Amino acid sequence: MTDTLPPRTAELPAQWTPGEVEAGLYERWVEAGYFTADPASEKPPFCIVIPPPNVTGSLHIGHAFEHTLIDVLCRRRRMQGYETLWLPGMDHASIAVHALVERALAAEGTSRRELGREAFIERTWAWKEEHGGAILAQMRRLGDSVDWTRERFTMDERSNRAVLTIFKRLFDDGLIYRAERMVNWSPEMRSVLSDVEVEHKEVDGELVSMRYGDGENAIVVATTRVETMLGDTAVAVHPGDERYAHLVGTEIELPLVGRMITIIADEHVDPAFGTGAVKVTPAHDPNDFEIGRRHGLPMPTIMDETGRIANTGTGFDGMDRFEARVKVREALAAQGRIVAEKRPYVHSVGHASRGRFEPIEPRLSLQWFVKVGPLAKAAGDAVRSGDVVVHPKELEPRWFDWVDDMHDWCISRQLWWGHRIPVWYGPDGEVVCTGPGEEPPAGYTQDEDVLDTWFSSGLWPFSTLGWPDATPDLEKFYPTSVLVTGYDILFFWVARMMMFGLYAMGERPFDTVALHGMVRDQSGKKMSKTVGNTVDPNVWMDDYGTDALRFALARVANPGTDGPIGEDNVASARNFGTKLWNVTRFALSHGASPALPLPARPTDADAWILGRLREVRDQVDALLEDYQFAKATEALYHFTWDEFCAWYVELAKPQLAADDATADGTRAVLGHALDALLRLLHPISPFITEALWTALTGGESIVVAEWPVAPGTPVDAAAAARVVDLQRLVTEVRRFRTEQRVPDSRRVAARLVGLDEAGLSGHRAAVAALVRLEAAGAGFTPTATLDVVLRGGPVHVELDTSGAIDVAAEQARLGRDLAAARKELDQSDKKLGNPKFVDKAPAEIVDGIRTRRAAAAADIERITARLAVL
RNA sequence: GGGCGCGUAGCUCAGCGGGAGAGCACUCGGUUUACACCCGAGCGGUCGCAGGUUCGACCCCUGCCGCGCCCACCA
Repeated sequence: MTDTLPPRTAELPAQWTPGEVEAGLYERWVEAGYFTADPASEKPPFCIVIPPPNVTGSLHIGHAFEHTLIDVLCRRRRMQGYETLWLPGMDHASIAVHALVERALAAEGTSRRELGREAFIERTWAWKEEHGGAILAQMRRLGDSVDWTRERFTMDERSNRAVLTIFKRLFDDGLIYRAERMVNWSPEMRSVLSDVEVEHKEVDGELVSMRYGDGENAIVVATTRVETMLGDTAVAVHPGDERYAHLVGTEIELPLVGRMITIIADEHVDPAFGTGAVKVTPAHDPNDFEIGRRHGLPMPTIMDETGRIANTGTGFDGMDRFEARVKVREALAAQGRIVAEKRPYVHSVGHASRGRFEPIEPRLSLQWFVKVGPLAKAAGDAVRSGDVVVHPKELEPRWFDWVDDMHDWCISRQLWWGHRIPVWYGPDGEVVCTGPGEEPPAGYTQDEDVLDTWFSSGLWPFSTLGWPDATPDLEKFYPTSVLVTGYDILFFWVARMMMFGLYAMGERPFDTVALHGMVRDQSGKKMSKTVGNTVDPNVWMDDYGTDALRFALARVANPGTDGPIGEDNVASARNFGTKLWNVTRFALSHGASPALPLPARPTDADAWILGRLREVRDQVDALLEDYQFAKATEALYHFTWDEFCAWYVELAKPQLAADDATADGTRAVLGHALDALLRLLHPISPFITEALWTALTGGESIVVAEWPVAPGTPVDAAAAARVVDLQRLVTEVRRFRTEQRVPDSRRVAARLVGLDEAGLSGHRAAVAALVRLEAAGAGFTPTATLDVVLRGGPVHVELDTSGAIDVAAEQARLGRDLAAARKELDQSDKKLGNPKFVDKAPAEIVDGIRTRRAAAAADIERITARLAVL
């Protein structure tokens, strides 16, 4: 029959070499235009905006993880007939980039100040070219099905126009304002940071209690930041605190400085904490600032932008804040004013999360803010109304928690590179905001600060599509379909996009927010550079291939949950790829093809595997629709390995050796099943499936193949049940052989009694092949027997093991079986003996227990008899 | 202090009302014509603890113990 088969289009090498399979494939896909999205297409749109990775060196494992998930979604949708678009982008203006460039400069013995603005910007662009290019190359290597014709950067011209447009609108609507506020200051970056860029960490500090004033007016206050006492303008006590009632309104002298400060009463003070009295430094502590505002206190700033003490008129001026902390304490001690010191004192301190993790300094400063109230409310309502779905749902409270109580967003940064704030100041204090294309009046000077990088990133879902122009892309792809990102970025980025999307477009930026967890190391620990447990995905791609890396990552991706991954996972995924490769080689070498018609009268094995394939397809389909990557991947792994390879292929071997009709049917089933399986696996492991699928089908590319749909034929439950019985029988005989130490290679003469009655008449050859039995010839004398109870009935197996059997091993085996059967009988009896159970439990459950009881009883009888013979 | 979640086989994790599962690790056997990156068989768990609901609980409820993450202005 071989001559009627379609020609094979490719010879598969005997060995799967990921590097060779991947070589040039991605470029071919791009060239074929598979990834290019056409806004004029009639197909339904599916659009994903991708988080802009910082240009911080390389695409780390977290990016590889996220990109894999996004690409799985995109590739599946493309196969389903959607016009898909996923936009790549880069973020070049963040604090992190500045910090890195700054660090590189420091290594060269220079600094941003020495270099000057122009040279610094040039230097940063060079950084972008180098590292941005590297990251994009890695995205290609990962197989990201990106539309490269729309490659986007946050700093390109279109992005600039979008930023100017929205800034102007917000400004004109009164949603952007400039004010002197308490901000998070990074002395290292010499810039303000937004609240979310500050990470609070417990540190071992000190709590110093010191005495202000003398004699009857003395009052003791405690602080973890002694140096700030230089900027104190009051001491506060609780209004109801009788201990201090007589002091409220009086003045005492501030030690070291000599200034007179007032004792005030404020509700904020907790009378139960410490002495119940608090020093107030309005310009260097958020709470103190509020107290200062309530009481109209002076607010002297006593630190410069680099964190050095300044303008106190004391000898501490010029000292670094940490040095001053020690020196001020010593000076106070010399005056006998230190009452108590607690060290270490564990308390929470804010650190710059995107820079060098320096402690941030609360500082009073003039900055630009977005009035977030109406924007944040809309962002919350969008999720409340179900307009935008947060997945998994458990993370919704976090969203509301944040959005419903959001502080105004500080958007100005004292960096040199980024989108410049489009506000100009006139000679007489005029303030003008310019929109795109607008020129400021002559003689005006522009604000020096640049915008927070999340300001432009927040426009991503529509700026990348051409906004503010009404482009076809925008028309077709907005709102985007799903945002895939880590839960850690919810507040940074997702919140900004929601606010801006709803404000600028009047419509949600995406239908679904699918949140994934973080990749952890193989023992479940958080990856961190300082711990040194980070992994480079490139190394794993080198060693195991991209398909293996993607498969391993998808396999641990449970929604909103962190997944541990180690080299073992990737090796296991590589092994899976090898398995897939080899089984396809087997199929091809036996003439399997999906072009062959499925048999009109399939064998039990054929019907079973096609039925299982259909169930697995439905399952995988539903799981991916629900962003359950790990479960979908796991289902495919087990179906492929434990069912298709381990059972179907083994059953197919005797079928291929049978009559022509059976053999051809088997070739068709092998071909159809493998074809569908490869297509189901393609979104997860694109390269290997492409190589195997084109070899199997001769098709153009699996990238544009159809996602498998459920066939109309019903699942043959009876055939499936017979296969399950067959598996049981085979496993039992194998177990017996192993325990009797019959070498796997030796064929054993055997007689199977009851096979026909059990409904397995057609499977005699299959059983013989799978357990290496041969037909009992003349003079057959069984030396061992074995009973296996199947759903279809009992089967008695007689074997000639050519020698005495190992009675001890057989007794041990039967003993274990007997114990299991007795336990089963006991449990069943207990249940059935309970009238309430029989009464209240559903009939099918009770019937099930009855059947199990009967089976157990029969087992006990059989095993006991067998043991007696032994 | 508030929110979310987790404690299941040596390790990492699925399962979440009716017969305890997977991967890796481990033990034993294997040159069967796709595959040793493999095949076959096996060992291994009072499902954190204590109550409750139920005919029935790893699964639902309550409390406790241990752990993680996020948020919050504790000097």
